[in-house]
Amino acid sequence: MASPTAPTAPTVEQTSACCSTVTGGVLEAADAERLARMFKALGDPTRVRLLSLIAAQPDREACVCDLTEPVGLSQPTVSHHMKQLVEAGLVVREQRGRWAFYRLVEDTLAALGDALRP
Amino acid sequence: MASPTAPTAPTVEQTSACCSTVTGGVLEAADAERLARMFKALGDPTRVRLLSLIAAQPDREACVCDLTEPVGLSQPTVSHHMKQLVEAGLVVREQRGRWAFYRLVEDTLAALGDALRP
DNA sequence: GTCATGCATCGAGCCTTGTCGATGCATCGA
DNA sequence: TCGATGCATCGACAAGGCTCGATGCATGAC
Repeated sequence: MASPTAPTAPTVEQTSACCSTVTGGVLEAADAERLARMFKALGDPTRVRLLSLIAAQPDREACVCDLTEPVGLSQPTVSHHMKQLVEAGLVVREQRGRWAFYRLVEDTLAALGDALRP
Repeated sequence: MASPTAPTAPTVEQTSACCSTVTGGVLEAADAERLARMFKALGDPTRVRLLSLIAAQPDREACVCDLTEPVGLSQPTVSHHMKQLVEAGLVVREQRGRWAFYRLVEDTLAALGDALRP
């Protein structure tokens, strides 16, 4: 059946995404690296737009074919950016038939936002 | 004259750091670029640590000489990273005598964090 | 079985970035 | 005035990132 669900567990350990903040004291090198890896994924305007495009879809998910035209880049380039976002743990990928659907990992995004708050 | 003030206006327009969020709808290209520029500054583990080191100082400000040894990099490299953070609007620089003091722009950091919340 | 479709990967080209030592420029103390 | 100090800038190098066209690999339609 074309069951459109299957939530697919997040692929990244979000062990302690809760407890280390940028402004709350000296960060261990490992924590700084973990945070920087996620921020770096957000450090490209195309990827920021891709996230906002996914969030704006009716079902809050999108396939690559939905994304190439809005950002005005080739399909391989969009695939490349989506891979970066998945590896950063900000997005999850789910294959359904011929299509690959991407969804935001809202908890990770929110935790990342919290890391910037006092 | 050794006037110890001259607060040095922030170099980045923070026009609407309040109203555009990543998950709240499709971002304009300009908004995506503005956000990405700040996130990119956070996309290096050294810079994340520098921010946390400044936040952990007694007066919440630090000179370069306070930062080189903790991060284990040369003084020119630390100066380079601090310049990136200033240009991103996440930090302000103030010259006092021979020393250059850096302070976090907590409002901008908080607004950036809010941009990741639903 | 055959063909079309959606996507990932590959290889290449070009530009950006992180790092360093050397140097220059103020400021302060003697 | 002279030397020392704190910092920024310069030039150079290696490494990494963004982009593309070409290609490969599944899946689904006929």
